[in-house]
Amino acid sequence: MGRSPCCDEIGVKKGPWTQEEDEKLIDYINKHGHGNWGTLSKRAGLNRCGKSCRLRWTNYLRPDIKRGKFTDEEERVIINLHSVLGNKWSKIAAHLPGRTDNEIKNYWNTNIRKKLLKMGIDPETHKPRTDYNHLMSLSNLLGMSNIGNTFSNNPLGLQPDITHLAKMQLLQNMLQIMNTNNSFGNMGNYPYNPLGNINPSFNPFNLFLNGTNTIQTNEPLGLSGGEEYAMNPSLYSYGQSESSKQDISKGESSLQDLDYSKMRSISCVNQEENLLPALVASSPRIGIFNQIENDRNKAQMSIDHSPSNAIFDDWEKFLDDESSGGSYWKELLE
DNA sequence: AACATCGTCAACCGCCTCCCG
DNA sequence: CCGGGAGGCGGTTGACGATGT
Repeated sequence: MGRSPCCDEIGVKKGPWTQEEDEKLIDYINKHGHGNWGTLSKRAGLNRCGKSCRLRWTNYLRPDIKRGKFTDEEERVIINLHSVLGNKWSKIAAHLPGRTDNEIKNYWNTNIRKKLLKMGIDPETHKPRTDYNHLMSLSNLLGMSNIGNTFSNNPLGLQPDITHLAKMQLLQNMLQIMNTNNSFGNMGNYPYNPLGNINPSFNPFNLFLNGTNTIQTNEPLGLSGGEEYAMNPSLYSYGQSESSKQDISKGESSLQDLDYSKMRSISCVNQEENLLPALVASSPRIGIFNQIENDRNKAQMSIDHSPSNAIFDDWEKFLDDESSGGSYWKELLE
């Protein structure tokens, strides 16, 4: 039994299209429209199955196809729509004029997916990857072992390596942030708001937290929900009015409970409110911590030029540094 | 220069949904 | 209501160029 393939006719051509075939297809559709793809193939003098013709037309030959690299804006829209819709490539493509579902799917799989993985985000769920969860145990480890004393009690009487100490300080700060930044909804865990604008309180370390994501839904939403929110700039601004916030909350969107106004400076506040004992003097900041802080500032300064890449690259750069040979964190985690 | 590996993307496969008789 | 055909969609493959060794 089984279902017979649609293109099992003997002699039906498969594989890459030739220029001649393309011209025949374009010529026929320009004159007659596509109508029934099955009959089109024969009428246009193409020895191809209808599906193949349709695919070739919709994914490549259509005159309104936009070719070339995806822009930062397009990339942000894809990520945000994907967080709402999942792998509904055709729905996502509907919001990106000139882009095909196939192209978006390919771009996701070859670019965005890897970027998110690199950031420790599961690209399927937009939640933190579970294999990072063990990082949380470090919090306890730090508290129990009092690493600062370990250094000062060095039996060899050596001065603790200053870079090492700085890294430990960084780790401690990470953990502080992780322990305190989960009170404002998880958009603080995400580099972009649904519009694709930089979320000012995005902190990658939040990604190690509880893993919930208010954007994530089990069911794909209609345009009245996350999609509308994601696509309509008038519904979003960091300094939005109370009335506009109300408008948003009236919708049935899973995004309705987000209050971005709370997110703006919470990282800084929490870091100051809930400090663990410092492992090294907090001022002046030194070593890698200072470098990362500087990098982050640079990234912030460059937001005007390339908002998405600034944040992505900043975080990626950090992870790259640490994942290349002799990773400090890798050693620590192992 | 030769070979291996990686990245990209067009195209195919097969399942699902919709529509029509 | 049911069955079959066509179109739509998402997952996957494989060719090919780029890059690394």
